[in-house]
Amino acid sequence: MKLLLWSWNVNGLRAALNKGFIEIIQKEQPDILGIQETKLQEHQIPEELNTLNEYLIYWSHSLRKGYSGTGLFTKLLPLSFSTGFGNPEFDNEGRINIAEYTEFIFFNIYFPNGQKDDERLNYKLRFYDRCLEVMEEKRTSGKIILVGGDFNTAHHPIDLANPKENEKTSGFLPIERAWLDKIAEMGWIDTFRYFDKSPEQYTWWSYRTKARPRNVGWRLDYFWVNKEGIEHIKKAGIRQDIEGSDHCPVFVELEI
DNA sequence: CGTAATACG
Repeated sequence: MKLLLWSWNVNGLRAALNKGFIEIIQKEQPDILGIQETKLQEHQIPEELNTLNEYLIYWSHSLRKGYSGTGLFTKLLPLSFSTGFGNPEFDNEGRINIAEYTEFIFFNIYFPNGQKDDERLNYKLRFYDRCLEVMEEKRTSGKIILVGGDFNTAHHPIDLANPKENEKTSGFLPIERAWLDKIAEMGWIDTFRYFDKSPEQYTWWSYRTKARPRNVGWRLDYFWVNKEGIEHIKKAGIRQDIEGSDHCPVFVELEI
């Protein structure tokens, strides 16, 4: 069975719905879709989503209004669904969906942005470390572990348009990049780079500078998989043709 | 500049 998994930071689901979200999902038909930055509270879940009646939908909302939030749309019934790492400080911002299936476990994560101040950068780094612990715990199950989402860090100079200028910007700091180095060393694989070594493959473009038409972007959105699972990944890619957010969707095809 | 509520990305 071949499954199509998507990750997409929608930058406000209600805004994305006004930009064709439903039509895109109906056309592309991912089997499992993780979204980030829903910016919803429980009572704000849009009714139009009922038209996507082939999906079960799970949510994790932030305690803070209009902020963060993640959602999982799935055609397959998961064995379990969780919204946290087991730590209130990481679980209260609606950043975590973990869905376990028979053959694999899917993490849909909206990693923190570290640009506001040092406290948030520190939070991002601690969130990274705790996430890796949970990834490694789940790895002991022997299942394929897929970690998708907005990681908020470009790994290598090839992963952003202006690496030199951004060496001191959160999102491309050495200490943030070092965590991606670490997971790679521990046997986790960036599925997109595994298949595609080409430059200019970005997933986010700033609205402020109208960066997208000029492709001045960053690759912040990923699917990582444990090396034991890579043989099941038949394809990985980026859908730069799809609009509706300042991020574009990324995907993998999983054969199980 | 954009989203959703006055801050954050």
